[in-house]
Amino acid sequence: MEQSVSTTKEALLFAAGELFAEHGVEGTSIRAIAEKCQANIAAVNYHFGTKENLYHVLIRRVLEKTRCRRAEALMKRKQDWAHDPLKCAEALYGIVEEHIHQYFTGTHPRWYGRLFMRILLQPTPAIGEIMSELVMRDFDSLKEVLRCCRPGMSREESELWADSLIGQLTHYIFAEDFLLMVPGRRSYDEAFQRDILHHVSRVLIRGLELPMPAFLMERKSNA
Amino acid sequence: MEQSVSTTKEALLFAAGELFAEHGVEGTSIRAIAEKCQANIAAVNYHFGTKENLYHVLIRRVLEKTRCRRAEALMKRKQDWAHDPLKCAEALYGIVEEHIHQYFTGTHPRWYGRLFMRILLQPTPAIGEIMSELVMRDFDSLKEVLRCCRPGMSREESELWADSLIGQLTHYIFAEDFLLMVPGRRSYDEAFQRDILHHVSRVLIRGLELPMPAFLMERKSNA
DNA sequence: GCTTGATTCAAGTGTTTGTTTGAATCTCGA
DNA sequence: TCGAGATTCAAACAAACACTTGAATCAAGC
Repeated sequence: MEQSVSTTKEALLFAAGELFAEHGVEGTSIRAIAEKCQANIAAVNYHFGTKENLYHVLIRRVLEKTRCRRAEALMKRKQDWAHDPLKCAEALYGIVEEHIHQYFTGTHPRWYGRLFMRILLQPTPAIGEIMSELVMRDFDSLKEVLRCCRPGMSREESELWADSLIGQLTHYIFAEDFLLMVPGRRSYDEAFQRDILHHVSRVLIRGLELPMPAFLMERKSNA
Repeated sequence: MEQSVSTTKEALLFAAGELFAEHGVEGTSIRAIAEKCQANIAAVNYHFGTKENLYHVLIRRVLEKTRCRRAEALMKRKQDWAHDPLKCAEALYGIVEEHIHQYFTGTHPRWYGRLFMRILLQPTPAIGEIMSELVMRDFDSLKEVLRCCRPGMSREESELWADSLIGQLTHYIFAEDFLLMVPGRRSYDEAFQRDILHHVSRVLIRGLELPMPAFLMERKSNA
């Protein structure tokens, strides 16, 4: 965390991240950013030139820090698990676990996920280049892992499976504010995060017709 | 379509919808809205009072027009299918089909889905009331249908399954711009929409351990 | 203690924002 | 043909916007 370079610069990035995630780039003024971290209004232009450039610096950092490398790591020791359906299922569980870890269980500030959703919703061409460099590689690795889980799977099928995994998880991030205003919905506590992890893993494992690991077996008469 | 009341009013709503969906409310000026439909700038304030009110009128209309009533309809003739696992599977397929129909295959303008995603991402308290009135009822019906598919399912489990269904589908809407800039991704044509429909249905049916309807059986050696 | 470069600050730039205003125009029944 | 209500229009409003400026302040090496 090389913060010693300039503490205001880091403070601006953090404050901007929180505000961009909550209200969007257009909905956030540089005055609001500066006030949030008790900096001068001119500090934004001094450190980043323009508001847009601040945004680009910010999302590059967020995308670098939130890469999901589990799938890539798995592909490097493919021979250890790819032949064994049960280990494939466990590999899937590990990937889902890592994604949930990134955005829910405190590895990163809570607003990282929401900012990531905003980038997905409205990726400018400039952002597109950063994405292709960082995010798409992780996505390709994920598709490779999924192809190992079901030999003979086509490229198009693996994309559908990757979409299923990502879609089920991102849903909780980008619709969080809506879901939490539904009466009776569970809060995003540890128990809920664990239930999401188990549920999504089971959906994928059963969908890919893999054997269910023992620790994911459902206990009967739980209600 | 009582458009004869005021054609400019309708034109403003449509133009605003397209722009809000693309650039967000904060990222859209009333000048841009007026220019898009060749209306005067003051027309927005004449017909809607404020920009925020225009937004509220718009989202109320969008949410009213895009309700997914299939689940509610299914629950009204529950005795016709709920006892038969195969018919449960077909009911699920019908619900997924309706959702895809709403946002992909031309029932509504293309920007409806994207605007819906923006509402989910950032629901103001005022919007929350509209949501609870319209959207949450559909969501409750969906959960009821899912509970029928697996007798003994708890309320919490049915919520997880509903999230899985919604999450997999909304993913294609809110991440559309990103997904389409991934090299080699399929465009959102009819073939892709059908593949999404079949894939998501299969994932849910296998996940809920229901029998697979004949028309969803996968043909081997398709690659 | 002085110099130099980096950083902060208050005040200002011009532009764009949402909104208002009052006159002009349109619509249509009497 | 007239008049009244609905709608449109160009012009203007203050406030907020991103960004700039030049002086003040700071930290550190000599």
